[in-house]
Amino acid sequence: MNNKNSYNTKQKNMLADYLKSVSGKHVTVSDICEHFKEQGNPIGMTTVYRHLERMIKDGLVNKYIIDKNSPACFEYVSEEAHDDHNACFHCKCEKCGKLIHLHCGDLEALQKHLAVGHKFFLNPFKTVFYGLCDECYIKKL
Amino acid sequence: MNNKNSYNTKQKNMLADYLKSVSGKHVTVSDICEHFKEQGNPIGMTTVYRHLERMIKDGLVNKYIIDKNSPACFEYVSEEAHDDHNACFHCKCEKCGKLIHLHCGDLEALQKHLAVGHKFFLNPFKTVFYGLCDECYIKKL
DNA sequence: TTGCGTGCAAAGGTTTTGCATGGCA
DNA sequence: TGCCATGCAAAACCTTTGCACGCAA
Repeated sequence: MNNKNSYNTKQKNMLADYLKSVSGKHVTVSDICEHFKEQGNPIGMTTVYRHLERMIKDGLVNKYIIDKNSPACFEYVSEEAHDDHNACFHCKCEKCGKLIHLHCGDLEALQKHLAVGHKFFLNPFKTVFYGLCDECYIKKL
Repeated sequence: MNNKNSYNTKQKNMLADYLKSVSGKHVTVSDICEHFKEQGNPIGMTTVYRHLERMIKDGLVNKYIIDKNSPACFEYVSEEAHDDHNACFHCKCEKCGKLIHLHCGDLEALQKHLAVGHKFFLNPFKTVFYGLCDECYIKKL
């Protein structure tokens, strides 16, 4: 489901294929560029940004902003994840920076509660839970 | 409850007073600098950043990153929100920017669930739920 | 007097924009 | 041929760092 005015180019297909191949992982723009450079098929950073922007608009890719001074992360939205029942939440450890993906039905209760009880419609793709992972939690004590 | 090695300076107090006076609102660093410039008591941007960084560490201020290309927002944490039994969660509308404060026992269940089920220890002061408020949700459709 | 605080200027890193060239249809 | 895509270089942006000077205790 592409935009009307769009051509099929080598870069566009390469990028889409790569993102699918690392589906479930978080990659940065420089990760992406690095990958293609190593492959011997470098893609300009600008091109990557512009394609990602489109794919975000089309709902094919999610963008996660963990921090202000680290690059944004991008993740391909798998087909299964497209229906709301598989929404993925993220937990970010404030100490070690570890990022935990949560595919957990229990969290849907939260979503429902917010919608029904507080008239707030949670966007799981933009929301990040901050806290401590177990390792850092133990160390802290 | 300040850090050990900290002095009381004019700028520090001015900043704290201002943040308290706009408690409940989100302000950016340039908002803050603008305010003091208009008052005839300009404060350096660097100083503001450095104080905010401390206050965040001390739990006096929350930092919200709405987007990559817009400045971070800061908000004073009210006294009542400080004790754990009144943990305050924030819902931020992505569209109109409205900030909703949640004092809700049900959300403590989420905290417990994350700790027990996923070994992740949520920091309610740093976590922001992003989504849409009811008004914007209706408009979107 | 000691050492933190201040703020200008410069650096740092990510993302966006301008523009000339290249490629799809 | 017409329009979009590409990617280099430069700009824009927020934030951090270096450093000399100022001020609290």
